[in-house]
Amino acid sequence: MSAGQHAYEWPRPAVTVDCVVFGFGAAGLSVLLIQRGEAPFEGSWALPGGFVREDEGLDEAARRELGEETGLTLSFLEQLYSFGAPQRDPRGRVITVAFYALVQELAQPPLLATGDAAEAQWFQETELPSLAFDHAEIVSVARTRLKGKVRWQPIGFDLLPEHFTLSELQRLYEVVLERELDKRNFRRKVLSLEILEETDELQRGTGRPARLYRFDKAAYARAEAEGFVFEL
Amino acid sequence: MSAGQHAYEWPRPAVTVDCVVFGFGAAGLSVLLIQRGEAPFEGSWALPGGFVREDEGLDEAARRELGEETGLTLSFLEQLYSFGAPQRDPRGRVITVAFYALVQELAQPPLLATGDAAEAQWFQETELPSLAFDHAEIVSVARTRLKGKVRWQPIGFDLLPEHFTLSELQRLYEVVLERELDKRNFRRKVLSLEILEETDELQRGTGRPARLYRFDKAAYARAEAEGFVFEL
DNA sequence: TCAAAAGTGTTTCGGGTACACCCATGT
DNA sequence: ACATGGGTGTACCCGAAACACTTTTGA
Repeated sequence: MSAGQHAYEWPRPAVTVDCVVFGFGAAGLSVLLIQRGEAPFEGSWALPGGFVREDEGLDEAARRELGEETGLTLSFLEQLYSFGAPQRDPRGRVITVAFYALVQELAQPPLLATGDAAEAQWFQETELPSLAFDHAEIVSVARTRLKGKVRWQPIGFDLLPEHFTLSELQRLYEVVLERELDKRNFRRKVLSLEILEETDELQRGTGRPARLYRFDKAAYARAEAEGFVFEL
Repeated sequence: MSAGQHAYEWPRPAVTVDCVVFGFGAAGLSVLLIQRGEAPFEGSWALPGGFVREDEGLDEAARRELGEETGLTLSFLEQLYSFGAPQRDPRGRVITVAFYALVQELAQPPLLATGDAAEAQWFQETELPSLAFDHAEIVSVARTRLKGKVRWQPIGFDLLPEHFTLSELQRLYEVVLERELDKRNFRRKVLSLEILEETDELQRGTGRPARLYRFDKAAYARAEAEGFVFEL
């Protein structure tokens, strides 16, 4: 059962939420970190997060803390795993429910709010500093989950701007999956899913302009309801 | 971060672990439930579980509670998801970290130990009673996870006895995946993985005797290390 | 000899993969 | 004109799926 009769006689660990926020840009995949303003690990980089309040659900707490510390708008948030090794926090028993989240524009400069966060900053996944607590492990679990999930659910679009080129989408998948993909096969496969809508806009840069596409959420929802599985 | 400087000023929810234990037998897939001996939900069926102690990890707590309440030997245990809706427990804020587990022999009669459990009993998944708290939802999440995971990891063997026939294995997959499988294709596929060892034993019953096989854990570990993916 | 479950091959089809050249633009 | 990235079609191969009869035992 969930609780005995004398619930209040039991030792009560503190419960926090921590969040691994991924962003994607020219430099590849990035993770948002905040610099701790207080002991322990003062000055160290850590995941944004904080205590769960008495009257809020876990997802709710994750969103609130993230909003307070960074002001970011999330396009995806999912519970990841709970970490509760007895000594993971030097101050005492702290169990954390970890989440991972995706943002569409890594551009938006993160704001600061609570006293806990001295600064917030994006780090490329290949250049992460050493992290407080067991946060390095949490990031690693999140990265693995993202890699596993991106092939079965259309969450890759939550890392791209509203309009994107097929080349951008392909590069995203190459970075997340850590392998190269064939251009022609990738495009054929993606378009055959019929969940992208072609816009009439072009993106200009060096070389031939590229067509911009949009993820058609409604078409995806319809297809999914009919038993369609994403898979890429 | 995981905790602020004034950790002990924060409200502290109680933290429990709850466990969905699956067994497989002639009647199909079953779940182990215990009957609550105390309020709230006294007399109701619920998942085995209990409070996390100050000095133990989450997995450890799940194993301990399960051992205390049922005496079962688990062949597989994995963290499932954490449930923390503010009102999920009428006594106050209780966050539970749910696990799911598999046992090889559904035969072993579960023992009882703690005062919380008045009785323990296997229920077929198709005939579950209504459950205390949000445990019905937890079971549902566990069932979905099992269905999803059994195709990519060789956890099906954790639901079968040490030695089993290919027909038993097939029926297990049919039950878990909720669809029929072709006998010849299934056998070919399973044997082609080269992770089963043929024993020299036969299982007699009505009809032609069936060859018994064993899951070759070492062969699987070797293959996995070389990048082999299970998939069935 | 009958009932019941075990065991066994071949063909077809679709999707995955490999692969090279032309196109549209900016400089 | 050249450099840069965008865009396109075909052939092959392998694994998935469909499908029916023989074998071995107990009753």
